[in-house]
Amino acid sequence: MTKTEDRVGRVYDLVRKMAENFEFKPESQINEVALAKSFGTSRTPVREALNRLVAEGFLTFQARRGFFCRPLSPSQILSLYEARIAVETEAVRLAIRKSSDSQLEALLETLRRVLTEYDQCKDPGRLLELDEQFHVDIAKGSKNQELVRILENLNARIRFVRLIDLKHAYLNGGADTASSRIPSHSTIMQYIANREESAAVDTIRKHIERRREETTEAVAKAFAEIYIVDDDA
Amino acid sequence: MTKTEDRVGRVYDLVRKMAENFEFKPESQINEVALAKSFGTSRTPVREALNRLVAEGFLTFQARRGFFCRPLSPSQILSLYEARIAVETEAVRLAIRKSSDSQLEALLETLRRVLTEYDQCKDPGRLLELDEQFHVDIAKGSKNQELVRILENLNARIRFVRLIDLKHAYLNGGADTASSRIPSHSTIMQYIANREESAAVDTIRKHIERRREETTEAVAKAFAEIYIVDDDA
DNA sequence: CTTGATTGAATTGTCGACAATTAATTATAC
DNA sequence: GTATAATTAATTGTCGACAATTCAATCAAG
Repeated sequence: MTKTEDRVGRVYDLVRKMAENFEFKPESQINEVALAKSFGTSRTPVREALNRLVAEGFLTFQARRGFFCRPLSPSQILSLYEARIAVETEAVRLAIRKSSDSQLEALLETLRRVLTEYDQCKDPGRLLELDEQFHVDIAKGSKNQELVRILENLNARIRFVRLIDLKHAYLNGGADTASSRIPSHSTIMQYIANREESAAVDTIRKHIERRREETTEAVAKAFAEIYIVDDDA
Repeated sequence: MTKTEDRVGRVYDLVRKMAENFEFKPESQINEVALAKSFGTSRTPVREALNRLVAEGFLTFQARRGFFCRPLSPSQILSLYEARIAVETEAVRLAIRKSSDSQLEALLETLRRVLTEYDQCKDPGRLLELDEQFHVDIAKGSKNQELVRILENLNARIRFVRLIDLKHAYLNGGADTASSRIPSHSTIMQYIANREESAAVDTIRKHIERRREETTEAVAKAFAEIYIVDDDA
């Protein structure tokens, strides 16, 4: 009966996705028994998964009170964007510095492929995935697993807000499509190809900063989305 | 009997300290029952703590195999140093940019106090604490909790190697004391005071890079320390 | 002597139970 | 009617137990 399979892993994936998408409302308490029941497991694997997610910044924990969803605030999201800048600027620098010519060409080829699909993509969800992949691929070029790890965590925690933002942009302006919104992807690639470190760094910085500036508005939209069904507020 | 107190917290602190100090040998498996017994608890709180530590990068986990101590390798430590550079250079930039004059002065006063004790400190352990505090205080100046959080995690994971390194430096060269080893602390402060962003960034980068260069040797020393008692290798 | 199978011991994964605590509800006083 | 106290319900924290699996040791065959 107890099949000693990896329930924690399954539960972790599910809860993480829920936390990413704010299916738990910001600051709200998470009910362990309800979660466990919904997964058809006991509380033990659920709690283990929740502990991991606390350490990853998706949830918070108060002793004897329980687990809570992370808050959603512009300043919090802003911090994540700033951290992305920290990680990605250094990552691109290292990628340029550490890569051989052939490695750099391989990286650029990977980026080109991502960008090809990106440019003709209309689905906001897929668009976001591709954008993340572009940036993570560059980070992998740094040959620094730690930077990649941090970046992936930051991405997951920003994801929800970015997706809402992208959906709105997609609905409002048809002209405001992928390639027009982010012309700097190819610019970044150009600088990488020429090994122009500081230019690449600056471009990435500005690239992310541009997104950061929409944050406050995007967070407001995100709140609207989260509380869309409730009308008794 | 079950006093519903925060055992996980206690256990977490203890296990984390053990993991920091490589009291578990690199790559070795961690025995849950033995740990639990040594703490006088059941396995439940132990496993919850272990899960947190996996997410924080102190341990690894393989399904149906268990928890393992993180590996100790020069390249791993190097990655952590590089990540520190990423975080700290951006942090100091933000600190300068975001702080009012009075906030900047308050930060400098804090740094001065840390440096005062630092300069006359002879204990390697305390010395390391103070150095970390210096850097974390600057990071706090960025008003970005995320950067601080990341930095503190990186620090904890580098700590063991740095401490070994410091102890050796302390034993070998008396002339090679604190202030002579790191003249750039005050330089960094000077640039912060003058709001010279790029100069401050460069100095911090070089400051950390210098440490990074000792890494390979320091890791070798760390290994020697870890396996010092065992003679059956 | 090495290789491979078989058995036995040690370890992990999950569960259900229960005490302790916190939160919610009702009752009571003013 | 509001505020405070007492009671009840819901939730968390930890435990011991047990099945499933992995690991170690023993033994057999080549």
